[in-house]
Amino acid sequence: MTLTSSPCELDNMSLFQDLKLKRRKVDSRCSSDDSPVSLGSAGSPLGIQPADAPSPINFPAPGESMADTSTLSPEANMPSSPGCPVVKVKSEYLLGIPSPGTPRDPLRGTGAASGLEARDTTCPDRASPDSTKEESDNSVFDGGGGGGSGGGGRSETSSQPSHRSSPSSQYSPSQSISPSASSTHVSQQQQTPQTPSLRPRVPSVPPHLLAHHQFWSQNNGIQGFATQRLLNGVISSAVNYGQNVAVASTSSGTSLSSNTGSSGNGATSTSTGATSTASSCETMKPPAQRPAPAPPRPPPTVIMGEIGGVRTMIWSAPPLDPVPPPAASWTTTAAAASCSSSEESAAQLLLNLGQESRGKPPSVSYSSGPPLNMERLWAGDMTQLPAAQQMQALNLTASGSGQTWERNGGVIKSETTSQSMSVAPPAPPMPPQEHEEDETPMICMICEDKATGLHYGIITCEGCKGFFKRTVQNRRVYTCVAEGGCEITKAQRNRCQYCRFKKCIEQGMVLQAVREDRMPGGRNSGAVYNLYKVKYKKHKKSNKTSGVAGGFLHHHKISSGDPLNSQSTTSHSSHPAHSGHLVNGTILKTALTNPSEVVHLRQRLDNTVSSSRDRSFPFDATVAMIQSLIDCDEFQDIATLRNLDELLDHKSNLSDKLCQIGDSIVYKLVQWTKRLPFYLELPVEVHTTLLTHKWHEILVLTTSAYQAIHGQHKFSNVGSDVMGADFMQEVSNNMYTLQTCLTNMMGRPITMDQLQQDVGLMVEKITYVTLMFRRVRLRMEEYVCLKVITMLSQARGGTMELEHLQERYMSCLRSFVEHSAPQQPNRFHDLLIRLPEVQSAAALLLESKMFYVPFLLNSTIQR
DNA sequence: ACTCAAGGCCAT
DNA sequence: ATGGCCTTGAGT
Repeated sequence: MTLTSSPCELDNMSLFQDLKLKRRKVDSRCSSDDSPVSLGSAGSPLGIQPADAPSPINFPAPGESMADTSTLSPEANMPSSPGCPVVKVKSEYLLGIPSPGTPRDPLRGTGAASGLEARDTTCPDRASPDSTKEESDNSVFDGGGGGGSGGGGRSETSSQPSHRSSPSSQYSPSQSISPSASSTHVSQQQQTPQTPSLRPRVPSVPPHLLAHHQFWSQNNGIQGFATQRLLNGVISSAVNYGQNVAVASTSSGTSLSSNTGSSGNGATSTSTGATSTASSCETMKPPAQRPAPAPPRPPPTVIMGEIGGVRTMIWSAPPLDPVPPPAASWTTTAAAASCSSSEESAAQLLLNLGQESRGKPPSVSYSSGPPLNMERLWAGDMTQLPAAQQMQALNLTASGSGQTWERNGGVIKSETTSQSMSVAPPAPPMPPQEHEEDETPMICMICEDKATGLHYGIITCEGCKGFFKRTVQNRRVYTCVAEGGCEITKAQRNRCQYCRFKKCIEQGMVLQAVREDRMPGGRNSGAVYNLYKVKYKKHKKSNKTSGVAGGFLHHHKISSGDPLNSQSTTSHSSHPAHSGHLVNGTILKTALTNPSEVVHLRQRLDNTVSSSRDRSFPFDATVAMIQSLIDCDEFQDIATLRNLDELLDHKSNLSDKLCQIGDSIVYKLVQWTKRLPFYLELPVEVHTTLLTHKWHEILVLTTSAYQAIHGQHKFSNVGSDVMGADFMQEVSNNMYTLQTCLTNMMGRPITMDQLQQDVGLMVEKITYVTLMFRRVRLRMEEYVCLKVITMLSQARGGTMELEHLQERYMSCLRSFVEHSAPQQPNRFHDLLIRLPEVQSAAALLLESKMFYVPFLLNSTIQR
């Protein structure tokens, strides 16, 4: 299974005037993506892997005729959406289904021989901040198919069992249930002659399950390529465009409940209805324009003030009549976190939600954005400014201090003054590229005249520079005789001062860069430059080019270096007003879809002026947030299998059934993601990345928590030793349950020994996590918080947005725990320290690739 | 010494 | 009022 992701930001550039530069940029990006970095696991339903990477799956040998959907190129699947992440999934592999051609060496699939030797799969610090992205990705998602070797320093290159030195070694598989040394396992490995024709690394399809599945895999081959298409559709369409999952899945010729429509060779079909997402990418239409309000007013007075540590001019005006904030702040620049948008604009925004191709900047031209009230602007209403300036003006921490991305890994580590694009003004038009720097003049971002450099934060011509300076210095108030949508070009720039200045603001010119003391020369302070989207700094050293375009280039090169960071950074650039208009949009949508969350969102806005980092979390907001998480969780549905009886019917095709489970897992995860209260606050690429990296942990957390909360407490008493007799009994019980289920599913008996070798370790570990949760009496409220916290944990590539989100739910969990269990002062901590165990179990689940196991166990709870 | 982004000057 | 050119001066 592969997931190939193309940066959605490609499309971001389409809105800007310099098409030539845009194309150049796109080409550059595309070429860089020709060899995508392996980010995923062949065994992960959402794993990412180069399309041309050696198949980590030990499925058909070359020449064998297994229909492999890896032949479905992203382009084939996503012809109309080059910027949309494309997912290629082998769901049968995800479920640990063997295939024809799989060597039947019964000892092959286990442990190190499963191609997992190059990682410490259970390393609990896998997601630690210190671990590098590549290391993490390879170690977690590389199914052993050839990528990932020679990874980080932790990599094991021998064929030692992967769990030999891992924390999970205490659960090492053995012939008996009781944890014992893995020496037997190792010795078997060593004694077993390897099949000569085998690839050096083989997948970890458990050997005995291979044998068990032999009958049907021989007879039926691998089916479920409709599943493949479905997964493509679900993820690329559902995750990205959020709206048409059901449509996508049904149009793909499959349904979630049945794969019967799929033929064994269905993979040859590349026409997936689910992938036709282009229609979903249609851009939003802005609401009708309102004339710029320009009531006659007394002249404002000037206050010499300090904003963000920068002495600057603040204009104060006589009290204004309540002026409605800009209509639905859907544009990237009208980032006002205003909650009082009119119902009309709210409705418009709601209509646009879902239609919006998230990841792209709104296709609103500069000339058709919301009105700009210049009087309010001079009165200090910074909400009309791009988010970055607002944040800085409000002295918030999210301003581009350079910390954001510097902390996200090494990609931007040298950019000490890098502006966080997450709060940056609208994405600029593409600067000239490096190789054509000399012959390509810079173009003014306002009027497209020849630019002379970076002025007040963006690349402009002398005319627009002077215009902006005079306007700010003289606090001019313009009006537009039309509807505020005048086109600003070199020829027409003087026809409408209002629209010209509005475009200056929208493009990110920084008011604070106009000096109140009119001191010529020198440099502005760092605080002012932090407001720039272009770095003020030593970019000339790193590029042969000098000058501002080099700065632009450098910045964009930053985002293209690391796929993850690329997604994060540039996708943020396409969502420059995260903290503003998305909050706005989130509130508007939540008001109708998830009212309980509105309390929290309103609170967020109310907290805007003061730093919210260390703010105590009001309990009512906590309850509301948690309830919204519970509402979107659909615990039982996501943790169990609906049609267990059908699955246990051995008369139906096993591979079909397992593919159904795979479909269901992915589908439910995607749907859960889309229901999350903060779904709209993050670019879709970020959601995809999060899910890609965290799905297995989410699965373990979900299924274990379900067992802990709803399972029969036959053998485990709260407070008992989790590793004691109760644990062993619970493991034994689960193994027996699993044996029964698999026997029924396959229609032939499975010995406990075989099962033990296949899934013993994983079952033990998952049972351990379950008992752990049961022991602490995990509550639903805590579970949903832990789930989100888990999802938002990114070892690397995380953004400040993610960090803040996670902090939000950390605070939420802490608040809840403090109120609900005041007698347990350490409960919050006790809950969080369970997460490494979840990770450890998830790693084993990933290794086994038999993701249906915990679901089977959960589903039997009800029986 | 050089860069470059501020403000200033002044012809238009 | 505009905008091309000049001056300035902190940062490199």
